[in-house]
Amino acid sequence: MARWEPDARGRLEKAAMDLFIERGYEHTTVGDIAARAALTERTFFRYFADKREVLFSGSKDLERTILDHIAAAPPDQPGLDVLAAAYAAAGTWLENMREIEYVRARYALVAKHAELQERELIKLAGLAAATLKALVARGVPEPTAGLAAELGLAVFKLSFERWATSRKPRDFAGHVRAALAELRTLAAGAPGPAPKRARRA
Amino acid sequence: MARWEPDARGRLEKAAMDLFIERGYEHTTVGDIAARAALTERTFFRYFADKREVLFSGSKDLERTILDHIAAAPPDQPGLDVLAAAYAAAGTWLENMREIEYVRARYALVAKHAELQERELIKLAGLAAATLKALVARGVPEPTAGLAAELGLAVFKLSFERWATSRKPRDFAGHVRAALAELRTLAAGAPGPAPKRARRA
DNA sequence: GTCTATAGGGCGATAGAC
DNA sequence: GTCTATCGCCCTATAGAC
Repeated sequence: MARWEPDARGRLEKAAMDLFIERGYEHTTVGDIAARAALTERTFFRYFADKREVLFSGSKDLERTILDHIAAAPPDQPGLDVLAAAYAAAGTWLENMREIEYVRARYALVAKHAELQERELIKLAGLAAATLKALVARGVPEPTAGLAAELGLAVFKLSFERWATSRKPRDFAGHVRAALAELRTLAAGAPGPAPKRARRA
Repeated sequence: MARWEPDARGRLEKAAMDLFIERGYEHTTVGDIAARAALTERTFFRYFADKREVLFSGSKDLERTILDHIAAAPPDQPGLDVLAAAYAAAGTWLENMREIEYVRARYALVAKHAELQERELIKLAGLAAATLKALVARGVPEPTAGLAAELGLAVFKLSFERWATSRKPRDFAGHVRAALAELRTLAAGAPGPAPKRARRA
């Protein structure tokens, strides 16, 4: 018999989500979380740098999925298409998660708390930075790669938002394709205001 | 003679920057800042919601500048061009600041501390949200406006970074134009890897 | 203005597993 | 013995409540 129950990290994550849903993020203390996981506050901070971080362990896997797909893409595929394919794969990963309801609940939580949005945004910025490096590794020249990574981020954010807020989250890849198509239209010198045409070129 | 020295807010901001530079962000307490400004800790929190916020009062003005220019743009100008012009105006505002060195020091500070980057990112996200609304007010249809705002954000971020890290920050507008041109090239089905051509279409 | 809860860090003690 | 995960108790600064 083990001295400790296994998977302290997982228990902390589950306890945290449950409590955040039950009483709200700001009315849950780290001590509460630790207690429900039958651990101490100090142990919580051995696993997570701060209270927010307990909600973001999934972002590592998501990033890995995306980066692996970028690295494995056909060498002559255009940059934005590589990213779109990688995001589609990430979408499959999301849709295959055991508890899709967890994803929705987490999305709602983050949407409601500015401090959690901040954390989400810096994770996404980290993803963009890693994407930049992956593109450079493929031979995309530096200045272009930086912009491509940012454009990819815009497509991903928009796709994720539309996917997560639709009544039944599905077809992430479809959202990615649509966003990319819109991007191309816009960049091609799209109309300013109404369905009116832009003048000259 | 006034009962209090004037411009408590400005004094707090100056004291904060000075101390952050002198001893670093994390080795400066809110109490330190307040003391140097000859105020109390409590007063600091009346002006700033938290310690980070003392570095971000400029972002309000920047946002105003950009939004005003979007609203004043010619009604038939394409969306991305409207944004580029607005960013160029914001660049002028930046370059006209009395202490350009302040901008650089602040940039370095934010770059070094993740918690400050988080705040910066959420301010930029707020700018994107406001940009979206401004575009909708011009008659740009909803789904397009959301993407346009995100693309604009990518252009702005990249331009600001290049501008702030160049040896002498100048010609913000030039960086904006360059970034937008790269965006159009990329979106037009730019090459994936090397200077090789993309195949078909 | 004062008072207090909570976040979060430092360091050492403990008690298995090996 | 070493290594590692957990706990205990100390502390300070933030930030919000009263």
